[in-house]
Amino acid sequence: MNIGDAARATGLPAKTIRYYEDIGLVTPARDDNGYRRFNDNDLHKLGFIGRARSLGFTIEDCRALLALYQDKDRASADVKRIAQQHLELVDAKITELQAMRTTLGHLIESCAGDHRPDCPILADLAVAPGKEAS
Amino acid sequence: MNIGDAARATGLPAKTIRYYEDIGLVTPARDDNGYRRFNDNDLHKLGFIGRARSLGFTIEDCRALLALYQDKDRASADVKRIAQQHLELVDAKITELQAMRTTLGHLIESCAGDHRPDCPILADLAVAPGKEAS
DNA sequence: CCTTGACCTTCCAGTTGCGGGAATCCCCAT
DNA sequence: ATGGGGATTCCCGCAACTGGAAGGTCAAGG
Repeated sequence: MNIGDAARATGLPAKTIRYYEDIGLVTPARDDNGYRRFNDNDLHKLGFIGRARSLGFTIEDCRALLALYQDKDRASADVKRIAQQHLELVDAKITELQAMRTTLGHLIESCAGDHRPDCPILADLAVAPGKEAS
Repeated sequence: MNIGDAARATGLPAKTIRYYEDIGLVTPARDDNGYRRFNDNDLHKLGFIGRARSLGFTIEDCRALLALYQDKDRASADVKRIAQQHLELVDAKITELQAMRTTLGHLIESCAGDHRPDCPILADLAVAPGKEAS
């Protein structure tokens, strides 16, 4: 199975798969012509990585998770810890974005959005002493 | 006022201020010795940028907002449009992160997190046909 | 006068996770 | 032979900085 087929099978772009090989996440065999040859195990790993990435795990998290996945003597606590740390990061990000969202929402509401130059959004950015929600 | 003072006054790292000059967001004067000299207007701009950045606006958004801020004939609608587009991006990001959060939360809940190797998190990443929440 | 230390300068490299594109090679069909 | 659709490597670019090296400047203290 060549890289194009692997890409179609996993839903990952071929470029991404090459990158994953570069950084040592997968190690497909090579045909005599130099083409990468992907077996079921490679595909499985790529799928694993793709799903972990879609949950927002970093590449290094993926590397650790894959190692644990392949370690039959792992402790599930090790996996859980990685996931929990990641969850905390996600939560922090959500909180930060929601704060932005709130402020942005207030500013947008307060702006007429017409042809006149008066704009509370700019006024707030110009000074912003913390009184955006009156 | 040298860059260190400007950094303390605005809360931005000196490196960041130099970067903003590099990309043309601010253009402080120079002393004879080559040191940057920041006046009130420069500080004002830096504060403006800092606040816009803290609301998640991109550098290019900041550039546009700054230009509108300095254009006395602007229409507030132009500002509002930028803010609204940004708000939509923020909302999309929040939605995406919340989806991750939900899945992660289910996975973590279902994992014992002890010394044994059985781990639903890894099992899900290994196959994940869309049945993470039973 | 010299040194020390805190500034400041420029430039270069690295971060994250790829994507774009060039130049070249390979394979199969006509 | 030639065309088209693969595949390969390599290098640059993105966003928005951050870190570090190598060196210039300045004021204070001995």
